[in-house]
Amino acid sequence: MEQDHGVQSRSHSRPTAVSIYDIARRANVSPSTVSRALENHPRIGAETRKRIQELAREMDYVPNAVARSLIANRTWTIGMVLATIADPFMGRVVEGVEHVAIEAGFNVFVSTSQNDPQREIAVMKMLKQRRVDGIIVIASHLFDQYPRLFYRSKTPVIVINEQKPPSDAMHFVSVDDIREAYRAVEHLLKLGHSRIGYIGVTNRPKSNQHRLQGYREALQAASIPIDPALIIVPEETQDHMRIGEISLEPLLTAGATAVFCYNDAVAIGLLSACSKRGLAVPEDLSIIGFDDIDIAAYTVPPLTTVRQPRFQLGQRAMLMLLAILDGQEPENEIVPGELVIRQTTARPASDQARRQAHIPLRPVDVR
Amino acid sequence: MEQDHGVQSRSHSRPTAVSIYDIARRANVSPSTVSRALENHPRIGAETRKRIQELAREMDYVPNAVARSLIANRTWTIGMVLATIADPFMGRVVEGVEHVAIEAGFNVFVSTSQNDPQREIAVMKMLKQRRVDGIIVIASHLFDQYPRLFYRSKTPVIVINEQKPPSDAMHFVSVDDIREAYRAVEHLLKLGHSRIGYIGVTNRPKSNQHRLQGYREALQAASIPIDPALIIVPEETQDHMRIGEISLEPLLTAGATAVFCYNDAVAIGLLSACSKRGLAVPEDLSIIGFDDIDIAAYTVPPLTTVRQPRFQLGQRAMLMLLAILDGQEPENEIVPGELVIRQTTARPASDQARRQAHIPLRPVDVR
DNA sequence: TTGTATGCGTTATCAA
DNA sequence: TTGATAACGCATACAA
Repeated sequence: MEQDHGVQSRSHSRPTAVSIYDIARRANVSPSTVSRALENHPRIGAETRKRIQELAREMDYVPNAVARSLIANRTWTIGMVLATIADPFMGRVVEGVEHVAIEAGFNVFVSTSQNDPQREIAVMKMLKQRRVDGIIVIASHLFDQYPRLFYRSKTPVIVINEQKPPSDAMHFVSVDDIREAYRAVEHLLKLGHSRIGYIGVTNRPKSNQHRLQGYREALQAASIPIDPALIIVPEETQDHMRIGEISLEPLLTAGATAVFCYNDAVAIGLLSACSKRGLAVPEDLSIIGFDDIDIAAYTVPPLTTVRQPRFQLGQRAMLMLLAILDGQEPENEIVPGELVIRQTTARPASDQARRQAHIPLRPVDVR
Repeated sequence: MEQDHGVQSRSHSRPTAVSIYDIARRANVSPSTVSRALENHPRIGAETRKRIQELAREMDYVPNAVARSLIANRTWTIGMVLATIADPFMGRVVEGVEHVAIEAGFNVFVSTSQNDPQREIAVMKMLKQRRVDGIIVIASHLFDQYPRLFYRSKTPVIVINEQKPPSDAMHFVSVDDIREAYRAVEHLLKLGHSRIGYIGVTNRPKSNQHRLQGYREALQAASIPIDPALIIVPEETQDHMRIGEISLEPLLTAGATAVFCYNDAVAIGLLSACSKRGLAVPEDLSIIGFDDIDIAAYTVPPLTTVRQPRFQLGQRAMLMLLAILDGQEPENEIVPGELVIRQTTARPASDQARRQAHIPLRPVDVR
């Protein structure tokens, strides 16, 4: 039977690759023999196996994963859905996923929603059509609707950095935003700050809520009242660095001596604004970020922040997915963050003056 | 015919989704009728079409792209191969590719080589098995071997930021590294610098060579001899920011008053080192980067750099690929960069002193 | 040990 | 307008 298929899509038909039929014809054996020879099936003659394997190499045979997927009802493919990938936090998470995936013979579709729900729906639809074996989601906007979207397909979904998935059928691996935020603010409290600001973002509603909550709980534990003037969540832009930049003035007006930023990008914007205004960090203002992106160690001055194990988050998510595909029922995971103290945080100036005058610090109760 | 397939892979078999057979049975029509109804084929009754489309929605039918790919000999899938994706430059390029891809109904496999040739080979092999319709490559290490690897498969390959692909069969879209580097150094020359350093990297050999060449040409055009002591390419680390950091001392020793950095990451590392050493930028040292990553506008001080249109590079690459798949023969593209002058470059200190003393500047011929 | 037949889900061709 | 059939490339149950 010649390969002269009549299929001719409207554009040019792509060249057909070598198949086991081609090899079978050249070797004067049946296709099934070739199939067995190539995958080291036990029921095959040692000589024929060797002969066919060499022939396959000569003919530059590459097995067709599409055909295999059709039979196996699996694609060895997963989809990642993210808001953006230009974010340095995301990139590293993707690498973690991809690293484990390749080892296991999986490839990863990476798709961004660009914060556009319509686009995310389109992406999800495509992934379903492609029959991906699983999906990993970060920072989704219509994530609450996933149970409905996946009600029938039963495609496993792993969510990164969401602590309350909308359905038991969804698994997660996450940093505990509330707890880590608490620790960040606690660090500022221990340094003696009491006028502590928070800069948040609107395009990551869930984690922003959690980090804000951690901020609140830490202040409450220290018996410091929450001052709404110290909580800035600008709505006019999505750009995190810009958000940090424009938040400086209102924070100064509110009398902040330290600021907990939603993430490092916000902190970098704030740092930049301080420099332009002639404010010294940490002398005039202490700043703490979140994520510990690579650049955080190289800002001026180097940024104090809460490290998220980004690569590991991706790794764990993919491992969890593999476990599910293997029929196991993995536990959800909370991976610990780490406070990385660099040089953007210090005792407040008033406090430093007091110390130099040998006035004892009023103890702050941080529980 | 029941869906009771005997296929049972060693792990649990995944649930089988609704097929056109299932719909056909429920609608008492043939599968081909269903197929036609769902894709709005002309030869179909208006009522049956509507009836079947509604039924399909009810039954939550999702067309199987795997089966389609098998028959069409196309996958509507492309592969991207990059050294890393955590690099903020890469992330934006990927977004550009992915943006165009989704619009055209394509999905994108993103794979990283992590600078490991073995891994890159494994990745390429997987992409070939999956029958991707095309491949986009950035910063590959075994890229010179692509013609051999793709000799038979004829899979189109688009290369980003390589100006001399090893084969006519490969297309490229690129920034002109030599020219843009020339302009960066020219900017420093015009400011009056003559002791200009270069900091390069080893894990991007090609573009590093080109940017270095642009540096050399600019100096030569200004009749300034090349001083090897001013060219630093550290080999002990792959980390670009760290490279910038450790290059400061040798450059000062060599008497540099300005530095052209391989990219913004290197510049950020250098900026950090200057700050730690108490050097003022740009007063004591002028610094210029390459890429214009998002953070460049928020460094302290904001970084002068050469912008690469990152998103556009990705867009153009994917559009070029679509053109090829459509049977066209697109031209290779050189996209222009843009000098973005911020605040890390200024006249050299000695020159500033001279100006304050009203001593006229010796004109520098930068052609 | 090897060959034959069948099915995976879809589309295209040809017949009714 | 609709139905039957073949084909895409591979893997497997069964027959030889």
